[in-house]
Amino acid sequence: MNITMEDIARECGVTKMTVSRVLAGRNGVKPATRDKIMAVANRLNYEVNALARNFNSNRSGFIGIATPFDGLLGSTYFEQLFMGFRRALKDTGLDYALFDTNSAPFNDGEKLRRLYRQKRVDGLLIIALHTTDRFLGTLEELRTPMVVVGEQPECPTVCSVSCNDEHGIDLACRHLFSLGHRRIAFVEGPRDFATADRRRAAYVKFCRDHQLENPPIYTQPGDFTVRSGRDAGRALLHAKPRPTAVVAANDRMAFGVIDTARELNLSVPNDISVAGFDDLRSAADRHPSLTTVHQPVIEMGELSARTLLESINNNGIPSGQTVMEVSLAVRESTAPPPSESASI
Amino acid sequence: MNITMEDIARECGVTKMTVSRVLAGRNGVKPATRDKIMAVANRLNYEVNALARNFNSNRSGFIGIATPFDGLLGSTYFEQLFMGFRRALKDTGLDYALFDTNSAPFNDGEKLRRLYRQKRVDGLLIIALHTTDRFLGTLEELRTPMVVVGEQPECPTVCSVSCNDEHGIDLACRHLFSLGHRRIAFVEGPRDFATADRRRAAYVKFCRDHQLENPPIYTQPGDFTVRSGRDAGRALLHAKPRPTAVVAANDRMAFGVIDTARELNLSVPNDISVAGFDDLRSAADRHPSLTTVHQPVIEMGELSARTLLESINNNGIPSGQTVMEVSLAVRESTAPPPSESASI
DNA sequence: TTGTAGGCGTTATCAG
DNA sequence: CTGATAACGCCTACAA
Repeated sequence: MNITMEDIARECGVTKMTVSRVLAGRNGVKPATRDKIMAVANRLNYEVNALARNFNSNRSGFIGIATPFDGLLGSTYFEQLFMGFRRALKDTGLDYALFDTNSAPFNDGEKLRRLYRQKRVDGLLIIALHTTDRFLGTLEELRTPMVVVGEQPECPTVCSVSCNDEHGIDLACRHLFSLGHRRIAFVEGPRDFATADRRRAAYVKFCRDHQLENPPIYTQPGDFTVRSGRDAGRALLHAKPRPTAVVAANDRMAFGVIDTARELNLSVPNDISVAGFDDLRSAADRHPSLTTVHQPVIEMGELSARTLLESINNNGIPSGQTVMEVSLAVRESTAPPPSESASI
Repeated sequence: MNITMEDIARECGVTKMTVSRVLAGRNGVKPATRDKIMAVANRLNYEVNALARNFNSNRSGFIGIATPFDGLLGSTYFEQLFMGFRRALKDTGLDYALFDTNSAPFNDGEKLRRLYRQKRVDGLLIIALHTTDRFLGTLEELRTPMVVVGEQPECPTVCSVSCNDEHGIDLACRHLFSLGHRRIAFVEGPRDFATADRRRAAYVKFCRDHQLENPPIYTQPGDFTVRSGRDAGRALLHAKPRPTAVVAANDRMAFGVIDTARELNLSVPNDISVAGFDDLRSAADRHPSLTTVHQPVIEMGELSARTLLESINNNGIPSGQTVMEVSLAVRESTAPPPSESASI
């Protein structure tokens, strides 16, 4: 039913070995033989059997991408990481296999270990943002070609590419401080994201270093959604004294804060400045455009995939933890505080 | 280096055949033998070689998901479709392989044909929204287990699951009409999306059926981005007479129109009503929340994956074109037109 | 209950 | 330049 090299060989009066040589693009075959084989292969509509080829080469030809499906799959962050992966992996013939780190078998590290040991994938890119992902603790023992993206595992032997969250928040706070803001509030990310933890810690540190004695209400909980940003915004804009600036741990929550300000007829940035983190596409598109911390997400994706690829090609295990630098995109949503606020 | 069944067999003093039986979970093996084999397998940390198993079973264990990476990956639409896929495919042991329909080999249909013929995937879910995707024309000839999602190919033998765009726009227009609106404008989607074409056609038909003689400026081009919605909004809100309602071919453009209204200090919905299409998560979260057409995206995903799965299990080719119904989520962004407008 | 034989489609090795 | 042979790891079919 399926055309094999054997079929072509019979038709051409050679052995399948010669056919293999031709179809694998090696030289050392007489041009006439090669042409004949190619012609027959085309005529019979031959396609290699990837299963047989993989079995033989002991490679699956798939790069596994492990990520929490709920929440990340539809995010700009994921799309951009993937863009980076593609840059690194195009022309390699490798395809992408997707795995959900939220599914049960992942949390005890089983699935991850098996994916590679069963030869289901040739390497793994792990998009891990939760500190609570138990499987991160199990990565160390697996001698598996893999790179953790977006998070820096505690074990230094696990290869990772992440970005400097602390510095990003620091940049945003400094920017507001230098504009004259002293009452700077913060909207936190969810408790179980390491990234969110670091952003909050950086805000706390900034306040301490600059002797900003903010009331506790200036730190509002959030969960990275627009809705939680709106809730936080409502609390902050009714606080006395009202903060003159808000830093949100991500852009979506910053959007929520801006929405709330609008509802209360407060102008952003004239009455209150708002800064975010992530630099989503919509951050530049909105009105007012959002001052926000830009992560080099595409570059992170590219670097991690390239690192993985090299280690696969060398039959080795990647190593090294890279922390990429972030930058501040200053836009319309931040300005000096309203003058009367200085007197409050 | 890698533990095989042979290793376990030697250790247990049986043949690899018996080991195979045990590890494949079949019965007909003496409990004592089974226990011993299991014990040794665990001790040696055995994992099946998926490549060998796949080669033997002639199945890759992957479901291919073909989609344009740029634009769809990272969209709520994609995330929700995937949620549906998972519902249908969980507990099947099948994994997901991702392929970019925007990459060169796709456009002549080559890649798609090969993916299956090379046994790289066991079936294909094709997320196709562009009419210009040339490969859609080639689907017919491939006797391949695949389902097209989100689009209805012209060839009726190609299995597909899509939704009723026309009815959605009709619902939105009727809703506005029944509120008293007569000057209803429209923001189009990109020219090469079949979905966008159908939505525009439905608007045109509605206007004709209800004798709404709108000036050409009431139909504004767009490309499904917030930015294009803003541009369209600017044109519409300066039009004389100004429309009292705007239907956008998707939510993101509706958001853009609302942004523009805000800039011009027009109230939504008091001065102008706005409706969208897609029911993104943020449609319900924003202020004002957006009246929009809800597509059952998760259900579309689930149905398409279930259909594919069945045909794979039966070694058959799926067939049938399903068009799912949409509904209108009425929210805050639509209201009766301002009273003075009736007199203009 | 267990073993033997053979095949799946490709590629590596070595001989001619 | 081409062929013969074997190997990859698992599974099916049949035999004992």
